[in-house]
Amino acid sequence: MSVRTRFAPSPTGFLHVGGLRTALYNYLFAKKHNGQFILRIEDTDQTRIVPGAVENLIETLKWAGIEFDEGPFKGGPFGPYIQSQRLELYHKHALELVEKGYAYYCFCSPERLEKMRQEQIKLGQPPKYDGTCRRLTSDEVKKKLDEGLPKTIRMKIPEWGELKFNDLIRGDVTINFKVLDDQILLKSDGFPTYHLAVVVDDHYMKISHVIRGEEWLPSTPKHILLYDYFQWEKPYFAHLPLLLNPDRTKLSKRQGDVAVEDYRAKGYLPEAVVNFIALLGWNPGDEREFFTIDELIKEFSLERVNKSGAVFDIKKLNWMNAHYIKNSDLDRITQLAIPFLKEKGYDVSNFQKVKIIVEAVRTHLEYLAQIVEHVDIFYADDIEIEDGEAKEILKLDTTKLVFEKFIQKLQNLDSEIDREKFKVIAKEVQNETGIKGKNLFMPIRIALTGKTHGPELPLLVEYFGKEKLKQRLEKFLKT
RNA sequence: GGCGCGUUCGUCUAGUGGUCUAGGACACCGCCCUCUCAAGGCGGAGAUCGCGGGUUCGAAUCCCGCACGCGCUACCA
Repeated sequence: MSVRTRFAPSPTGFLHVGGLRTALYNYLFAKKHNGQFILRIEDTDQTRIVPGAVENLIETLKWAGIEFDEGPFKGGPFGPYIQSQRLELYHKHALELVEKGYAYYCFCSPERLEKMRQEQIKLGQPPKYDGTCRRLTSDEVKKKLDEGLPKTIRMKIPEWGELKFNDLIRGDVTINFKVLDDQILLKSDGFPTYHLAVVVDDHYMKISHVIRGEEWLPSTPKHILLYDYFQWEKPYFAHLPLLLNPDRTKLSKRQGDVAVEDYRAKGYLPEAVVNFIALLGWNPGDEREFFTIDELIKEFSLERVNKSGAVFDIKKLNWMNAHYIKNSDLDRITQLAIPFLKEKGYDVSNFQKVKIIVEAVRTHLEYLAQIVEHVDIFYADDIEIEDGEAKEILKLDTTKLVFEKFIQKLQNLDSEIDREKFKVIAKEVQNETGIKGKNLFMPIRIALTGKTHGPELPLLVEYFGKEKLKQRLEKFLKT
């Protein structure tokens, strides 16, 4: 059997990190088994649709490196991949169930249903449809149909017995029919509910493995029943544990960012987000932690997915993102950092110069947006000497000597200075003056930045260049 | 309320009856490196494996009960 998985979000907003993980696991599993990964849009709730959400979803998946084989705009053999464009299919199948006696028309108004539910809750009973329309005679149904009353189609749940199914992650799960409601399959607006649409689509799109969030576990028996009613072959099911807030409730806004694009906007790298999220609920079985998406494909297996929810720990994401910022190609990181500098009004016209800045400060960054907190020393026209140690060091006799020697060396230098030349000069000054270590370097640092700490000195010197360095040293020699 | 699922350091996790006096990672602390701050290297602290009963020579690992958490219980997905 060929493996086909799908990610089936509702276009109700932005891609949630939990959704990204679901998409990722589906993608990894499909690719691991040389199968296809399908994107399907579940827009059956017309009241919740957000314009532009589909494009946004696709763009964000692309950013994360998750490419789908079939889906909206891209097409494929089993399209369309947007549920609102498949209404006829759902109608046909809902009607088929009615004809076979597995479903029935329901004419109950939402108001009556809501009132009934409230009363049941008040009485401490489980809220459940009372079966009024299930007991309608065919004549009564025909009459109401002819009257053109608003109607839905509900599936019949057996009145007794239980359903056992196997979940690839959780093992055997048993649910008693008694607790299942006669689920509405087709709403009065003609749209299907999730339960009908998901089964019909997964069947026709030949989905082999349904990998989705744990919140769907309790309704899986309804889906299985539907497969049986249609006499369709069932897919395998795998229900993923939830992603949680630090307080262990279901991951939500308000306790931090949950939209993938928020992370993207802050300068988190896609490979870091993917790597981090892959490890939330799955592990390779050994102690490796860094994986490219191709390595994840190679290593992934549903057997190694955990059963319990995982807290989304931003600190660990930060650490992982910092790792990728430090170790990725410098040109690329510079390119990605430029928009953040630009936004703050910093001059980024000289790529080589910006690159030195990024190289100098990248070890301090958890995410790229933080870069602006570290670059003022590179752009300041006038430097101000910090109070305390910095001023003390400038008063030292050795400092004067170091400055004089350095200026002399710089004057003799017939080319621009770079980090290597700086090291050579520093060594020469050390040999000629006997001044070394802190007394040698700290004065230069202070003259250049006004501060006692900051990025590596050779990089600072290379950034500022010979003339600027000379100027600043001379300035402090005079005072 | 009912049903389902879950429960190993603060967090992510390893662990499938004896090698567990429970391993790794983040965060935290210390040391080293170093002109500084980071990064990096090394080390430390941190979990009586939710609780209570069993089974067994032996249980984090198997069974039962309880507690707690979460999810579902919509003409939302």
